[in-house]
Amino acid sequence: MILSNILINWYNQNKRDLPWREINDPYIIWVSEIILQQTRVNQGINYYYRFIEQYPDIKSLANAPIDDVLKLWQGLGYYSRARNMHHTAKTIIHEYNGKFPNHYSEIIKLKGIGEYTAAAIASFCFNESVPVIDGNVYRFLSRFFGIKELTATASGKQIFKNLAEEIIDPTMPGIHNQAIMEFGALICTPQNPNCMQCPLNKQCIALNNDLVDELPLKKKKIKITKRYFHYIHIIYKENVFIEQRIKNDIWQLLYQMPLIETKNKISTEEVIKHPLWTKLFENTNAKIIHISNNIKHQLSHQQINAHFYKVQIDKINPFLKSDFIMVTNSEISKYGIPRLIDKYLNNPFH
DNA sequence: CAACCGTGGGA
DNA sequence: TTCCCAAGGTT
Repeated sequence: MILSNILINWYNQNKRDLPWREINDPYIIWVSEIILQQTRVNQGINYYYRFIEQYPDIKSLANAPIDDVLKLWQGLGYYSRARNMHHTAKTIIHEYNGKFPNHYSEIIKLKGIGEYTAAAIASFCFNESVPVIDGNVYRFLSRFFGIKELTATASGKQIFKNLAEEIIDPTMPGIHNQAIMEFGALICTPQNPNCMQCPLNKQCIALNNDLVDELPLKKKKIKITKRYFHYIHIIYKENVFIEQRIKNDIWQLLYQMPLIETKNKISTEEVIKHPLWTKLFENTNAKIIHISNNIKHQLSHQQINAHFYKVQIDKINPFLKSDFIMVTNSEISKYGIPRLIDKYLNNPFH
């Protein structure tokens, strides 16, 4: 039997029952694909339900304030996905007459949609014969065909793309693409792949040459930089003070409490001598109520070491008033905040 | 094109 | 604890 038929047969018998299956509305597929980028199904599925409920179509998303979209995305990570979706929803309304483009060559022009997502939408929704090549496909192809090439380099990518184009079934590209990805997710997994149950184990080059654990070839891990955050949790009656992160940095457009960041670890005394601390608390009769332990927050490429300084004040000064947003303790739940701060606010023990 | 951009779960 | 990494895209 042809490779694609084996994968599709396996898929028809073993696929997970997921809410975006059997749907060919490009908006729905788009939302699900963006949510699932670098994200496991279990982690993203509730975000998917909430997103579709709050924004059931392109127009509702395009008309929403970006702050609301980011609030919905809070905790899911990679927030550029939400910013780009919002941007692209507006693009589709204004430049595509509200209609999702229906060819790969047009879909890929949209912000936040790269080769993988464009191929997924084009093949799932419009049955265009373009191969999806995601982490699952790289893994399966490299093992099954014994490809010892890096997936990150241009030459390596081309090799995998050629293979993916060779094995796709042009009469049913959508099913083929979903089948090969599901196969990688359930059988040809990164660790401890289920080779015993694999319908292709006789022909798998990696398995027959004891290379399953070596493939796919992966590049060296990136260096993790350490950052030291000192958040100032200012209590004024029933209010706290927040600001939006506008710099080109992590958590862009999310909200946070006033922050003193240092390159190296510093003591409480040094924090209190910091110019920002002085400006924040001038003429406020400030009292430090509590200083949290160090809270480590691991990102993909950074390690945040955070302390939270809870400070009560009796008066507001002009700097606080002009540079920060005063919100009540209940209003803060309307703002999208990083997981780190969310955990702090919801954990009385820190 | 290498670096950047989150989070949580499992080994 | 530490490491890996999951349906990637942008710059």
